[in-house]
Amino acid sequence: MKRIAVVEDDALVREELSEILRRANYEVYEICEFEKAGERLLELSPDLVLLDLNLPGAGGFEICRILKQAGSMPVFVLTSRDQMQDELRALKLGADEYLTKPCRAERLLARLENILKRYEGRRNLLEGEGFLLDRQTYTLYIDDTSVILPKNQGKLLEVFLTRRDQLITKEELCLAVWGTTEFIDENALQVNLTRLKKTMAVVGMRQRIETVRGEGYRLGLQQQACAYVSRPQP
Amino acid sequence: MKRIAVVEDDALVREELSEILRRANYEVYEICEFEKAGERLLELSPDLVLLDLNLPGAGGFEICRILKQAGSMPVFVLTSRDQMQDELRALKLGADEYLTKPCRAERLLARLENILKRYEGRRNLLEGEGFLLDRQTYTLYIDDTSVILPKNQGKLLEVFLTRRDQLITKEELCLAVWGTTEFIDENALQVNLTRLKKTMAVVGMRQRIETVRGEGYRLGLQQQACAYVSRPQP
DNA sequence: AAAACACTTACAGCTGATGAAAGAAACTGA
DNA sequence: TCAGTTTCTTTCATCAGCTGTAAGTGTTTT
Repeated sequence: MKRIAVVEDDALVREELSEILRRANYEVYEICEFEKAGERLLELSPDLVLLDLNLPGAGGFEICRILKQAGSMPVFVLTSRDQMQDELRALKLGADEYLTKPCRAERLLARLENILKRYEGRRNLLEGEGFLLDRQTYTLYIDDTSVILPKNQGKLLEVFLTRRDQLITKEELCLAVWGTTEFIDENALQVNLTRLKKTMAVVGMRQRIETVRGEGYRLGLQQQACAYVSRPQP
Repeated sequence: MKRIAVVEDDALVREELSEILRRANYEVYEICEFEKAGERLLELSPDLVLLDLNLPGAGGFEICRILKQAGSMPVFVLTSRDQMQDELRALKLGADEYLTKPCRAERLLARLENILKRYEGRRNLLEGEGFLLDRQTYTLYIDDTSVILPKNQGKLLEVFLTRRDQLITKEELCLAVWGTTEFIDENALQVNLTRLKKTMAVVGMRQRIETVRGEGYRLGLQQQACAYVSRPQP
């Protein structure tokens, strides 16, 4: 049974929505602490979030942003704000649907089901810039092609993706790949990093693994090559 | 550059849509033979289909059905029919979006982009009942888990999925797996079929491979076990 | 019961992932 | 510039898992 979280401040509307969803055989979670909604939702990890925009506190946009940045949980915006601006903003933030209240139950349910269907098998997909990575099989999707990464390369890429733009130490990488900090074989890690780099280049990823000498590694976007950089003379 | 096919009989509207899309940097294909639209679209295989419902001939619903049955090409319905019935029907058929004309260009483009984003990496995904199969890597998605099938098992399952409910001869299966009808090693095929069956059972697929003695094989849904079936006495 | 067909299991060969080792390259500070 | 340190590359043997072969078991048909 699919689990749906409802984020809506009007108690009456919330109740009505929950009722509709329950009748349609969904497991419903009502979120009322709007300040911490983002965290709570990430922790709860429902199959879909039904989100109002006019909320006390941070507001629906912020929640949407948080959810969409973190992963690929579908967000269904249902609001009374019918400004085109709001719709565009929500969609740009990655919302999967935007409907205005009042809304017939049939339409709501049909669109909801649609989105859930679209997300089938996506729960374990990590989003990168321009690609997707399956956390279980380490299948990498990029530009309409897919490649299976060897397990070690997959684990490394996974770490880099879940802690984007952060510096990651060798110890942490070893821990992620071999599950232990005890015997850190720097060389084995090194070889696997080299292999991952090569794979990334071959499949055409724009990201590169940057080395921070003495500290660790970081995943960053490839700088555009510049023809006017001065070079040391030979 | 993403390729979009526009299926719309009103030449004026068609031109306008095309213009909007071209400005947004899409490659646009206009489809005018509405009778053969289904085939044409499958052959063209654009990244998205923008579909009107009021078409001469078979009509938009039929085209939608054909596209959605064949694979996972996103279908964006844009129509002047604003009956709730139509919307529900289109969505049930698997349409990814349903908007009514007239529609502001910004909204159209925002929703369109949204869908394209959702379909990233999905182009090679074959839909089965309750699971998905990646044609390139033979990664199988089922119930929020994913498994990589060995190449031969993947090829076999692929054949069964692309010719659903049809009987498939051993020759055809051999052709699909080894690319030749010359040396049909019945035994090798047999072994691989056994392995696929086992995998399917292990991951919990509801489909089973049925044997048609002397003819070939067919993929069918597992019958629900019935407690009241009479059994031969021991 | 015999023949034809379908299925299962065990095993050996092969491919591709992995880590060890050795050495090259790059960076650092004097 | 140079020595010391760190990072990177390449090669190679090992190992796991996929594959086809072979032999034997089960099932259906006549």
